[in-house]
Amino acid sequence: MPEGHTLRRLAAALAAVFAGSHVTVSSPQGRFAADAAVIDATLLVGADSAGKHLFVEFEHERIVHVHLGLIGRFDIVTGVEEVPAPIGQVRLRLLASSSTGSGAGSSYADLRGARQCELIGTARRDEIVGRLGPDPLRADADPARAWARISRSPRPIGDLLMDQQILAGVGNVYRAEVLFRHRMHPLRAGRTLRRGQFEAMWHDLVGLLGEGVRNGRIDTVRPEHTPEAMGRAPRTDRGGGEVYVYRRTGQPCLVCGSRVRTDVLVGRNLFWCPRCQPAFRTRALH
DNA sequence: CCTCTATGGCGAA
DNA sequence: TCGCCCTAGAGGC
Repeated sequence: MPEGHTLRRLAAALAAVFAGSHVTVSSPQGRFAADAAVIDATLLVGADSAGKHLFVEFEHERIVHVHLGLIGRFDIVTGVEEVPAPIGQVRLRLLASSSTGSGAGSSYADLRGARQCELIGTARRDEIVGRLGPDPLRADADPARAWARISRSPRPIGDLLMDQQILAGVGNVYRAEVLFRHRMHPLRAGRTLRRGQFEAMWHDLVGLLGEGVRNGRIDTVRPEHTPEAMGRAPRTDRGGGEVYVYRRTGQPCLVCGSRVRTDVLVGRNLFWCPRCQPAFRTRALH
């Protein structure tokens, strides 16, 4: 679930549902109980995201900083007559009850499995955001900052793309997919890229992440490679969109038919097509 | 029941 | 580089 698009979508949804309301804040699981008590029944002002960080802002500049980590979820349920008791390990619950009896119902959001959930102020928020590289989803992002780092680095581009201090919001799926779409081998050193290649990838990420925000899932295949266009079965992974190489080890590449390869880079699974993303530049064939 | 995996990231060594 | 944190779902026995 959680790459940058998930957090941006979540921020928008939380703001739409809760902003302007005095929200009941609780921690059924208990781990956030003391902080929850501080902001309970106060005004929720808004929500924003930066990279994979989520900031839910309450009045008096009190901010709940959430990082979902690998397995966290923040599920929003709107318009229910009865608010159910929490199921499982709910660390944070936001609840807005309708005051009128016009049938609008109540809405709540449950946070589970997050790596981080803490109450902070604006200074700390600025510090967290300040450490992040440009986020393709933010209009104020400056890709030149990322290029300055990448163009000087001997590290593999597949590593650099996942480094949140260099480029914020890209995770393992977008990394694999954007490299495929640009026919770039994941182990190629950052400093060997041409500026135009980076700019094309950045532009592509802006579009792909934006589509992820709209769709709530990661889709990266071009129209000619969709299941409908190719007459193949759609991907069945839970919540997964249509992708070229991510988690398709051993399966035929949608473009050339080669078997998709996998390896581990900096502790994360890497996926690529050996023919579409050659390790070394090959001369054009005559 | 158990084990494994996961779209993250941290700190210790 | 490794272990560890967080949780849930899938699959094996």
